[in-house]
Amino acid sequence: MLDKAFDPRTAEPRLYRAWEESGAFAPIDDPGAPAFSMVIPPPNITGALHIGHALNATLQDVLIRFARMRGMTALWLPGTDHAGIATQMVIERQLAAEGNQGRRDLGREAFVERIWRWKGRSGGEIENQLRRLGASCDWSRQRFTLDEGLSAAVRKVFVDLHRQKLIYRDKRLVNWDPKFQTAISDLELEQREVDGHFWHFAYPLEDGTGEIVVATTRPETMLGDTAVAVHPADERYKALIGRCVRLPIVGRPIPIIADDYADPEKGSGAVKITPAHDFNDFKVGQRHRLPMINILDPFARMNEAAPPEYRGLDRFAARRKVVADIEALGLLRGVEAIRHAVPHGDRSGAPVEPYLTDQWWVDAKALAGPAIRAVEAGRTVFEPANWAKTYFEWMRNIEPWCISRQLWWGHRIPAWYGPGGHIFVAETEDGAAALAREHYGRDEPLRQDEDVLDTWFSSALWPFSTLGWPEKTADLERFYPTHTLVTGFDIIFFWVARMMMMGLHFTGEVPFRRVFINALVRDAGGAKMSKSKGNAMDPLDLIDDFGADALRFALTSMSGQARDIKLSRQRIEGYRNFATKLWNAARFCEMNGCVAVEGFDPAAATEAINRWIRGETLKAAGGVTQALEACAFDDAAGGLYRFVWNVYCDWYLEFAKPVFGGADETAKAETRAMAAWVLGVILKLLHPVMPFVTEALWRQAGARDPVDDGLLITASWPDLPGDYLDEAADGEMGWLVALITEVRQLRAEMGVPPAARPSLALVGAGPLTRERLARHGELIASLGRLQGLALADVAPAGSALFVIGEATGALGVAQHVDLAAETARLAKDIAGHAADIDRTFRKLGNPDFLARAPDEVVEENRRRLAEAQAAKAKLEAARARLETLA
RNA sequence: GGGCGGCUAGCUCAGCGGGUCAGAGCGCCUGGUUUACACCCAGGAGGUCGGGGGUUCGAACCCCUCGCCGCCCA
Repeated sequence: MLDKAFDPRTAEPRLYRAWEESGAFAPIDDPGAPAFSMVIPPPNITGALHIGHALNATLQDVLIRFARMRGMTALWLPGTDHAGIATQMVIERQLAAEGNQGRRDLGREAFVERIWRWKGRSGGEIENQLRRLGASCDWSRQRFTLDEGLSAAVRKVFVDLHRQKLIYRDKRLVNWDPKFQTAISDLELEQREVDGHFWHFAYPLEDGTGEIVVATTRPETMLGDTAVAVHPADERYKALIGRCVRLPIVGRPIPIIADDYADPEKGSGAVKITPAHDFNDFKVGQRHRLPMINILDPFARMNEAAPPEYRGLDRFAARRKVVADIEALGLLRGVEAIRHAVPHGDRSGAPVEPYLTDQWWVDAKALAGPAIRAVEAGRTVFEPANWAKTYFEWMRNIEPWCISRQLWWGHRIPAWYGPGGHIFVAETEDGAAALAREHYGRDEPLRQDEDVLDTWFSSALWPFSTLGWPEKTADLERFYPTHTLVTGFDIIFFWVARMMMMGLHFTGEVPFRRVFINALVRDAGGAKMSKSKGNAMDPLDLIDDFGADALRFALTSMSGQARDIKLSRQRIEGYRNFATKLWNAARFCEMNGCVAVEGFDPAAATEAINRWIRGETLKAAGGVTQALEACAFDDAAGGLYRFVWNVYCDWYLEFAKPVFGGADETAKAETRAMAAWVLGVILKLLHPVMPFVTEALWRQAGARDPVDDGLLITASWPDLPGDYLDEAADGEMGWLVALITEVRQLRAEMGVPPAARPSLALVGAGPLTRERLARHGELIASLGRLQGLALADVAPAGSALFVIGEATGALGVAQHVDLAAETARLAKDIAGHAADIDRTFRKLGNPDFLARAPDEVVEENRRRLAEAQAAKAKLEAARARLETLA
């Protein structure tokens, strides 16, 4: 006997262990089975499972379980990335907390070794948390971006791209994070609105004949100014072009140049140019061959290029001093308070500086072409399709990708420097030495590049490096390209785009055929969840409180086309209730001896309720299958919810009760078998979304299909024959439901006490209705709480009347009838029909409608009119009778 | 400034190849010890589908415009 309710806390770990031990997570060996593969978007090893991961992993798990049950050789490959900056941060924070020195004092080797130690102990905790969620990844194939195999792939890709001139070293401006002293990519910036100022400085003309005013939000950069630009067409300054101003504080003469970049509408129309510290100015500087004076050190302090009294000052201290000095010189022409966007490092939170350094770059533009065409041609499709626009937008305007990072944790760049600054790029040190020997004609000492690669560089290889590339492994052969990638929209640039570029370049194939972009989970008020706001929901807490199935169902049912999911505990609670409902349905089946019968053929059922539920089950299974194929997760979940609760529980099991309590043993046996069969199908259909409770019931309840005698996780997906549909049974059950609903509504409206058992008479029933009434008398009586069903020529006195098909129902409620209330009720019903008739009549009276609307629409309206008129006539007759009684 | 979304019952949302499409869940109200379930059952109230205009025989659904609200990229 099943317990009163499902207990997720005790059951989930047990069930997960059973799956894992059964080997079900690994793809099956059947060479004939079609492959379905996904790689997990690797969470970073410092991370803890947040609700976004929970959503992402749930959807992937739904897909992989679905594929597995359909007999595919299904692989969901898990793993983590090494998260260069984030991980170094963790360890550096530890060092600081222990009162130890920084990483530079510790030394590279010791520092990296310490990270590995940390990773061994507490890295990758997120993988265990995924298990709590029920994620059925193949843990035997788990990968980490710094694994030897993946690192070899990284080196090969770097060397190949370098040989193809798609990776190069260049001195350019980068986004410099002064806190971590490393370059970061554009994508790792976060624009933050901050309060700042526009300072207006006067730069005196060198010859003392006047001044030119420029404005800046970063006064300290003026120490590196090498020009002032004005628009060539700006009449105010035309005469000054080619002359010089003397840069205040510094004393350096700098030219006034003409460049379109200066906007005459903005401020004074003149703009200071600091090529080494501003991206726009850099371009101006290149056009005019201006000197590039770097005034900052890696910590964003003033360096020796600044005047002596500034050297060593932090950039913000320097900013204050510049303003003070300018003011003291009498050159401050104004200060405006403004609010403006300032780029910050997304990890460090520090304002980022444009900074001139030597870095390694990927020619992303060259790689983007094939990646764009692949999506244009539909070789990879986005779902929802609109996200392709975001992808195209970025890809078509892509900038060179800075891939070197001044960090220690990551893939060290496979480039070695020899005497004279020659660079040798090779997969190994020996390889580099060989190249050097060839170059110099003898062995020379080489020094490897100190930097590591951007974490996303290795992540970009993830779909194929995890499968063994560049080796031609069996996994690569079988599972690449992967089928679907599920990820968040914020990752399209970081990852999807780069995987597309690398995948196509190195394998000639797209890395995945479909990209499903999952929504962003927000709190119930619509705000983005974050730890700092304190509105984050911890998925593990939610699992503790409601069970993993409830959380999964909530996330699945909210995953439609929308970009946001507003998650509330209440919603999850609702799906916990759904799981309980399912549990109780199974319990009911168990109590009534519903056990799957070997060899039971639903097609052979004779009872109307059984022929009907068989068809409903077919429809539900078809709907869920279609929805899951199309990533219409919300449709799948919604369809299952309605089928289980509103069809199977609310009607079918209610219909079954009188059968189980009756004397017809044949009907009883058939209904028992059918109830068990449907439950079995339900468990299968529901399993991808609610794996735990369904697996538990599969084991314990009697619904387990004798053919699928193992675990539910590897049971076969229902593929039901179309002839399970039985239109006669559908019509009959539809009629029955309508009749019972009418009776219930009338009872409620008339205030018939629950215990009272009125009689029901049908007036004007045709042969089919008579037949149905005879067949389902007991059912109607039981579900309508009636006593005595009859056919009549006229409605008995004291009845409340309603229309059911061609017949009129007369509910014997004499003692409860309030004549006035009943008259009012009928009047309301009649008015409803009258309005409908009026609308339809007018429509049919419109010659344009008749001429232009399709025939079936016209026919539909005619039918509707006739039905409404008939119903109205019956109700009017009822009202007339009522009036004679009064 | 460019782009993408959204605005449908008190709340969260579905419906958008135009013709029973005005729906669901939650909340609310009224009943309820019906032999699975009160994490339940039965019934009910509640919306001129953001405003305006247009196309059409017919528009929540297509077009234009305005208004808010998000997000992304400059």
